[in-house]
Amino acid sequence: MPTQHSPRQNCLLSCLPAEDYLRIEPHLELVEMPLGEALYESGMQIRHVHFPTTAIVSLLNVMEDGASAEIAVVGNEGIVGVSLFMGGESTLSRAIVQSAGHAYRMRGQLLKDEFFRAGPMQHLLLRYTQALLTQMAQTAVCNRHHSLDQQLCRWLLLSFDRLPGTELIMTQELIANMLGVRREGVTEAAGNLQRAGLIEYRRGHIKLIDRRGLEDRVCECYDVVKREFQRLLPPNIAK
Amino acid sequence: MPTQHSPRQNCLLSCLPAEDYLRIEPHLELVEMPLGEALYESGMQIRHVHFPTTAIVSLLNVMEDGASAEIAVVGNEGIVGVSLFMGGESTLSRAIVQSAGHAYRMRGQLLKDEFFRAGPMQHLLLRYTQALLTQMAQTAVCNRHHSLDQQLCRWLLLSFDRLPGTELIMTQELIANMLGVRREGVTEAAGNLQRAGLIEYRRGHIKLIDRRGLEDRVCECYDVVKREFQRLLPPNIAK
DNA sequence: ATCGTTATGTTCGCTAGCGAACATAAATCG
DNA sequence: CGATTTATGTTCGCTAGCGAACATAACGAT
Repeated sequence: MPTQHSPRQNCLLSCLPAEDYLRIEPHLELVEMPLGEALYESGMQIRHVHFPTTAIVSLLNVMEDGASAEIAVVGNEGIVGVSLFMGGESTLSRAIVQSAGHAYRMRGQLLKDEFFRAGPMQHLLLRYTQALLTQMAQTAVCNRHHSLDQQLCRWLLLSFDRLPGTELIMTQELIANMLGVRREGVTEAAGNLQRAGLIEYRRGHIKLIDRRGLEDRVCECYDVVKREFQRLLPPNIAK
Repeated sequence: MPTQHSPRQNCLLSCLPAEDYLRIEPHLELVEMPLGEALYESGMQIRHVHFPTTAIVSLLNVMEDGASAEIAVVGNEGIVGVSLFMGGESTLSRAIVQSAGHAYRMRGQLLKDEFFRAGPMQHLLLRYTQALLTQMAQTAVCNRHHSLDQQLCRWLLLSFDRLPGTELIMTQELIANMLGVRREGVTEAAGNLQRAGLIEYRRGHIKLIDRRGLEDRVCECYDVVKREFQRLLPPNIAK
């Protein structure tokens, strides 16, 4: 796409006062994020952080036997690589591009320098990290108590919130990986939503038809997280 | 107990260089933490942070219908109230005393001041927060994929790691709340462990008999989190 | 010692989701 | 265009954990 790209499409970056933004802008590099690319693997040292603009990234925890579960989603409201400034330099989770698009990346060291200036960027990043914490906590409870149908609704809404359009490119197999369930389970749950006229899909393309319908069906977890993002982050299109 | 108390029993505090420690020491107030006390409820503004010494605190997410699940445990290796310096002033989770004991508390504002001095305390707190993130993420995956038996082992080991002795005062009902499962399920799982000679209990008292046995039975999640704590935090008895 | 309370043990039928095996259909590639 | 790959649909039996109802036993207060 020859569309106009700008770092300001990312909420965190767009929240920065001009002075701070201009200082880091020269160090932002536009990168393409193809579906399925791993920004980092478990335990790997993180060299860059990424500010998604149109891409969506999924944070997954993977276990020894290959079983996995998504613990959070990051779109243009956030940043991938918080463990860099938190001090760990690496995480045990895996960051996978869940929806192709673009992001701006920045060298880890530069972000750290910026963070330790203790200016607006630090405050933003800390607040964002807390929002991420909330998202993870709520995901954990949702995993425990809610039905696959509800979780799928939550997942779809989270994704569509972070997408420009109404079409998501994603196979059921991948969704199953993210949710940590069987592919067949997703087929069934998605079938339910399709029959109810809420979504429509063909082989790897999911189209949002009736957002209200999804919102009626989803568990409280979706709203809880959304409200907390709005509370913690400046009222851009946050999340 | 007329035992000698000292803030240095808390790992984070004991990691501080003398200079930083002495500055905050006068503001630390020893408090007793009775079983079941709520340090804060969902959404409440946090006035104090707590550095547990002998107490253990459980962070729970509670849902509208009352269902809940533990997302992390904090003992003398950590601090309760990270959202204070993260910028949110409140969390959606609930902090409950899971094992009675003591903690030192400090006024929120003072901790924030200390945090924003950008000294050793800030680094420690950030690294601890990342460890907490890891714990939450792993808990989420564990919830999804592991059996109740394994989760109970994990929970017991996490608790005993944070206790001075080998006896834990805790009913099965409470454990069920934490794990987000039925009480009957815990009865059964605990029965298995008892029959295998790993623990022993009578009405609200669980005694650790065979730690190795538990370690053999627990899922990987326990070790994963433990190692990450050791990596991130100075090698005190960390977790 | 006795009573009431509260923790634990046990049972029964039920359901969501699992694991495996397979059928079909849609895209892709030569 | 047909052939291969890959995504989706469907079935079957199975198991862990649920929800409810109840029995028993340990403790604590009087």
